[in-house]
Amino acid sequence: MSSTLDILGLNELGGIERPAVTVDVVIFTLLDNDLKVLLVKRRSPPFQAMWAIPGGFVKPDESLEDAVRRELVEETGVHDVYLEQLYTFGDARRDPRMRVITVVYFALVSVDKLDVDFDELDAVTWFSMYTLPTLAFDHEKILKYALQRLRYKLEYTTLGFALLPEEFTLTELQQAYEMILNEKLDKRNFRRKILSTGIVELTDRVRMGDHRPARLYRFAAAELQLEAARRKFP
Amino acid sequence: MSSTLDILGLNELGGIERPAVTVDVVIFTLLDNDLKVLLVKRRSPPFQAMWAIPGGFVKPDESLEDAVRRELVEETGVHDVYLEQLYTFGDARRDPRMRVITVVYFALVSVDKLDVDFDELDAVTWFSMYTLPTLAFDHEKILKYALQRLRYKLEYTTLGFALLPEEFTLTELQQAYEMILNEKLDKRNFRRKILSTGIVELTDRVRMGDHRPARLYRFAAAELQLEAARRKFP
DNA sequence: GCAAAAGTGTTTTCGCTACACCCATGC
DNA sequence: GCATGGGTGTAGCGAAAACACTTTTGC
Repeated sequence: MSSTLDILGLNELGGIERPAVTVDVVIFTLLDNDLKVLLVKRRSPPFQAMWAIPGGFVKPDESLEDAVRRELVEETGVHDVYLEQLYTFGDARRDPRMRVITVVYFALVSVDKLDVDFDELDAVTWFSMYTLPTLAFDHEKILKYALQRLRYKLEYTTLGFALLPEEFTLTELQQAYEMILNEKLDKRNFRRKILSTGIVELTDRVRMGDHRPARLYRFAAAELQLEAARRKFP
Repeated sequence: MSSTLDILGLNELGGIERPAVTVDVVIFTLLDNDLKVLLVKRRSPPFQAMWAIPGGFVKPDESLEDAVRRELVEETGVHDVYLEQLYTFGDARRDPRMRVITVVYFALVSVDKLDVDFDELDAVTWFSMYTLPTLAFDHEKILKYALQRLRYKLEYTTLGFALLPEEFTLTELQQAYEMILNEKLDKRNFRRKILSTGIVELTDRVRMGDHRPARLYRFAAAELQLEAARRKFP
């Protein structure tokens, strides 16, 4: 078997001792005034009955991102999401059974696109990022890293809009930022900054509540802006 | 064979159709007043005799980063480098022979740590990032992405110091930034900004040249600062 | 009419940018 | 003494932060 690989010049690719490769996906949404992440309960060992990030193996003919989108549809029924590669975790002993390298993505979905309503009996649930259960494998480390990346990119891109419904009030937008950054923001400064960028546009609709109605805005840019921050150095 | 995997509960890991996994590393250095990247000439098909980013397979018991450090020592003899995971490329047809997923890192080495001196006959050479040869596989895409990330992180971290020798003049530091960003910077503003951060400290040595001697500085922080940029949004 | 959330401006501070000349040395 | 790179300060502008009151609705 090894000699066949040698003849084909394939041994440089790792020969016969290949690690398994999976894709996992950290799915964020905003729900009940909180930043939530979707977790699934493991049905088999190791870490049986513990919560984990959804994931699965990559099929021979699909790209990594195709594999993640397939997983997303299976878990949430959602097609249209923001997706970004997060990191590849490959420590030799992260799975006790065997060598597994996992390419982790994170996804941002808005709650109005979720048609599925999980109940408590399901093995799939939204957890608050701020009150996580004990997690299988190295998934706690992965979630911490995902939150860090989300906060980080929120600061210099318009990626936060991917978590919001099509129409939203400025207060809802501010609350979204506050939930993710886990800090309070100044209302006037927030509104001035958002409006001065022209990133949102006013609709002619309002949201009625118990008090004064709030004007609804929509995201104005055709594409999410993922440009670089102004530089600090030098 | 498949049934054995089923019994062990391993089919969720991808069963028997595993892709090959390699690590590649984009090695940057500053040399001859230019930003250089280390490339190796391929000895076998496909893309025989074309230049490529160095890389190799991951051994069963080593982490991804360990594999990269091993490659780095093999190619450059350098142990002490800044290393960062760049991206994982996994399109189904990026290698014409078979499915190969590659985890790409980038490394920053300072020229004073390189003891190897390649000559033109060698199959390993430093190329200017601004005059690259035709590259094997999707390696041109990988290098472009690596340069983007390097520039990007240069702007809000102190990672640039990893490319410099222990002692350097402020002009050398500025030239390093200019080489990487490929733009001219204002001397007074550059020096004020660098000095105001306290990130460098004056030594009592000078570099003698043809003209007025230049004071030598050293990097003051114990660790590279890789913190976030001040936020643009919101 | 009152409770509650929506909406709105000004002032101060700080960092960024643009810009030109003297200094120390080798030859 | 002159050519060359080393080294320094200031003024103007724009973004960020701090901060409190009026408006509109439901009840």
